[in-house]
Amino acid sequence: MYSIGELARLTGVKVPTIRYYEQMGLVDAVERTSGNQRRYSRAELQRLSFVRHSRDLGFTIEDIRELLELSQHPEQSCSDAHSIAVRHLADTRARIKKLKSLERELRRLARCDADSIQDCAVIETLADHGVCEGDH
Amino acid sequence: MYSIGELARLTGVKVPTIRYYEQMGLVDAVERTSGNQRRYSRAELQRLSFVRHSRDLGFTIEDIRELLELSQHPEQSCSDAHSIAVRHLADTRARIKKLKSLERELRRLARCDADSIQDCAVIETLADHGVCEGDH
DNA sequence: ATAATTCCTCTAGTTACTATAGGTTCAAGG
DNA sequence: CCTTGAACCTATAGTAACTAGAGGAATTAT
Repeated sequence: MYSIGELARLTGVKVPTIRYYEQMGLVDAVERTSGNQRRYSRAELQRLSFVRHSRDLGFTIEDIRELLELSQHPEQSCSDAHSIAVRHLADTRARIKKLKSLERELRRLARCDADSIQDCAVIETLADHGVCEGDH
Repeated sequence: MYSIGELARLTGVKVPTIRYYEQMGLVDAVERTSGNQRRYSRAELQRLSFVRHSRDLGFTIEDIRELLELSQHPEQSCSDAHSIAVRHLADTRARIKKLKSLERELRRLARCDADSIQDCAVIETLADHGVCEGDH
């Protein structure tokens, strides 16, 4: 049995965030001690790890709710989980593309060595969309 | 002179967002018609483009406020603008790294062709951090 | 037993918008 | 000139995913 603080340490999810996840229905409202403190089992630890991991991968809370739902009905086809992942993959590729073009541009900006704002590439580039290399 | 709607069309920033930016001090509270409607000049169009462009690149509103401040004091050194860009570059590289490892993993997940949840790689991978390839 | 730490709930704040309600003004056509 | 429909106005509230703070109770360590 873990206290909420231990669970937080073990999963890397902050204490208030665990309580928030409980509100959102991502972790169960577990049993309490006589003094009203939450006590978590190993199962809850795993569930929270699942949630944390999913959040790290950029799934929304709504996505995770679906995924948890699915994982609790093992008889169903996995095509729903599959489609959530595919949808997410497209997103992710778009984000990578955008960020790469951003990185190119920032690298250029960060090379700025002008003495005054007049000649600063950062300001210039931001002001003039035509100067951009990428397609953001 | 542009109405707020024209400005929105020209910059790709939605009307309510322009009003929001005005509240946030990113665009000026411009003159109004006798009927209290905003009328923008070409200068405001450029300023809003700067803002939009900066947001696209992922700068926060606070960052942009600083950048605008800097761009209005051309006598200062550009080192502040520079450091904002550099800070942002580090962020961006970290995000790219994370997303790439995410993409690898999602690609793997999306290949899932199991018939039931039991064998679904999506659920499995999310549940078990040890299975991951990346370092998220 | 007492002190330090951790826990509890509840409310409000954060970022960057987006949506809605209820009302006014503008521009075009008759 | 007048009407009508689109675009405008303000103000409030909602969104996601937390984070912070107040004020107080329980647990743990000495």
